[in-house]
Amino acid sequence: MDGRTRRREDTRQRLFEAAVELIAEQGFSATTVDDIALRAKVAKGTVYYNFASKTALFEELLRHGIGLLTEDFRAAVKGLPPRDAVAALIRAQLEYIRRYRSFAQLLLSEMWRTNREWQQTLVLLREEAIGTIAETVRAGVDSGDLPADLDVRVAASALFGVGLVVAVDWLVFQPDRPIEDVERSLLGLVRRVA
Amino acid sequence: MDGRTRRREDTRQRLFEAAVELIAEQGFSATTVDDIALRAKVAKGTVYYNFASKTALFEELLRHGIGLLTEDFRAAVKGLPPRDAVAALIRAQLEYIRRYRSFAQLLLSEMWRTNREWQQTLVLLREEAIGTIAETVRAGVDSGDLPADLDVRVAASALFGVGLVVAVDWLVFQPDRPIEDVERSLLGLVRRVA
Amino acid sequence: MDGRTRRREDTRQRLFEAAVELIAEQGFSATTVDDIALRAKVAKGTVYYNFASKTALFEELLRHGIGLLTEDFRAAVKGLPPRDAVAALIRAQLEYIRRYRSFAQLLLSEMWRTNREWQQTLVLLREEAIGTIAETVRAGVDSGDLPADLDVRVAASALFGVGLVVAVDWLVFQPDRPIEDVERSLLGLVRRVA
Amino acid sequence: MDGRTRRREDTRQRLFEAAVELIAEQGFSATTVDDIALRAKVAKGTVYYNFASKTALFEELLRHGIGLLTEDFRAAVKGLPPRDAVAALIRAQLEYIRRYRSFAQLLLSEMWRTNREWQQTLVLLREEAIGTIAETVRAGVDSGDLPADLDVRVAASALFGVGLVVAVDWLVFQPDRPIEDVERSLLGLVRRVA
DNA sequence: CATGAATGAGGTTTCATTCAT
DNA sequence: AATGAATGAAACCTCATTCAT
Repeated sequence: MDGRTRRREDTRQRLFEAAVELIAEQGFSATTVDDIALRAKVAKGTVYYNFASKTALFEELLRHGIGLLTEDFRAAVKGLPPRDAVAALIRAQLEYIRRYRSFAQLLLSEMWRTNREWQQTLVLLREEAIGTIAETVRAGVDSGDLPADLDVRVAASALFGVGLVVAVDWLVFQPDRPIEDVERSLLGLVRRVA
Repeated sequence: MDGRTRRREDTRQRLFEAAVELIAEQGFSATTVDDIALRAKVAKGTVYYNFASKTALFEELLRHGIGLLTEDFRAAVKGLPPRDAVAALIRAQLEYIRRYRSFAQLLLSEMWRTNREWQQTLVLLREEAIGTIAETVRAGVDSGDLPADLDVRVAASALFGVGLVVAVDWLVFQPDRPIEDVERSLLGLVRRVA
Repeated sequence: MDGRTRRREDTRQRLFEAAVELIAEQGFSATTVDDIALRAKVAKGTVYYNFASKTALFEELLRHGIGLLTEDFRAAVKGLPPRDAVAALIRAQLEYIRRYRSFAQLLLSEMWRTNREWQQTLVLLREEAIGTIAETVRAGVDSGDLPADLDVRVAASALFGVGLVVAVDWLVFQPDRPIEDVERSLLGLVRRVA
Repeated sequence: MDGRTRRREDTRQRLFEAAVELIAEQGFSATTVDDIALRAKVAKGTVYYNFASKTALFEELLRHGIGLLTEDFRAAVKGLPPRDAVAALIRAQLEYIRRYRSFAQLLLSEMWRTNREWQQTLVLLREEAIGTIAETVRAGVDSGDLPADLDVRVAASALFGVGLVVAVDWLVFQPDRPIEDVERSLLGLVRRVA
């Protein structure tokens, strides 16, 4: 990676961070390219030098963010027996949300909308993340650790949604509460599944 | 109520309905006043004759919608013993979300944002709705029906959030699944509380 | 004049007064029909019941106001010898401006504009008022009381303009100064003519 | 000043010129941003790229225009004895009004309004311009060239107002009359002061 | 690789006018 | 004789995008 490429990567990273924070706070439409450039401390033209459009920036952002989450999920369950694996997923999700708080907030706001440009992208990415959870749940059902009548996909999306909303609620409205607390509540909540 | 007042009320109602659907689908900023007027079948000027601004329309919408929800909560728990009361709240929330699907979707998208104009309004309204749940939970703790170490406000906001996300997920991604199913899942999920 | 007619006249008078004040303060374009109705304490529709349009209301206003001024001018000079007549005109103008302060302010703001709808009306009305002054000045020149080389129309419009600007400046910026003072200054100023 | 800055300055200057002419003819409210952009031969967005709002453009215009006038006043009286100084001020004002006819017309229309957004700005700027005249008049009183009982501020604002109204009346209604003529009339009018 | 002035389509808002009551 | 809800043209303003530097 030469000097130019490094500089460029750095600029792109700064733009991602600026965009994710602003969109989490205000939403995609309410966030302007001017805002993003200002917070990233670059000129407006630089945004367009690095991304084809505001929407493209956002889509790359989504892909990037959910990619990281999926990786974390994969890493968390590797080699664990089913029951432990579900608990590990919850811990991983919480860790992730704490680390990328803005991205989580943004997901919570965008994930259940309909009729948006990037809807299709989002559904696909959702499948990817929830799919990882579903695999783990299915393994649990197959091994008899989880009830045989459990609807795997339903359970997986419920797990994902509940984790997201409880964790974001925690970060937004009760940021002083220790994460272990939240983890305990969540594990308690999903006992039937986990 | 004379003819004029009735006509005006009717117009406002139509505007509420149009706005709630569009904002649920696309978000506040992406929804234009033109869209709203078109769907409500009134002229654009009529929106401004009835509401001071797009934001004011939205704030009144929030107040109206959450007001209804709070009323439903109050009616649902009236006279019930604690354990039944929590289950009744969940049923009421589901009923409400099914009936006002768009409003619920909109709440899910806006409730955990920060830095929006109506943020303050929303926090207050949230307090109102969650406060109603909290009263019921507290009664359960006091009567010994619920664990003594339960953090009442935390439990209340978790209940609210979980119900919202599970129900909206159901309506958006698995609309064919019967509501009883969803209710059973939810009651299962929150067994520790309910 | 029956009851209905009286009521109607009263409404029109109230609308004139409201309009003149608002237009003096803010100008014609910046004054809305809503403003006028509000200050006159009638409904908006009533403005249109009494006047064909906002512009028509304003034109009638101009005609009415300048008509009164011209009458005052005529009455003031009646039977006076030239030198006294000019002084009487100045006094009459000051009296008028004090009495109809808003109308004077409005005239000062509109009289030297170009390119407005009512421009033609205004030029005509201006001719009428300045014409009265001109007659008096001409009589003074003819009788030898005023210099023979005086350009009558120029002197007349200068007299009118100077009176207007000095008197309005007085009312707006030094309302506590007694009118006799202003009159003395004005007579001093225009000594060469008067 | 680099190329970009120059281009921007040029655009701002063109906008000032377009705005001043249109507002002089029609008034602030009746002049649209579209008109201004059209006359300045830029896109509408460019107006907003260079000025925060239509009002802000107008306020900067006022500041700019009255700044120039005040400079001219200062330059005109420099080093002159009191009597000559007052005559020089009148000449300077006439020169200025002839050169910036539209701005003068605009001032005449706006200066004696009340209740407009930029009222406060205008009062301050008026103070600045009239203050310069007042200094000269005071010097004349102190040196005994002007009557000891003259109210300095009153005389200064009368001088300013009279000059403005006579000169604008000249430009609007008798543009063919030579300026020397007007200057002579004005000096005649204000003989008591000058 | 980056910049920032300029653009114009499209958004929000205002307001003179109409009309059913 | 008066009202006020509704209208839509036209105003102000925003903002994603382009492009010359």
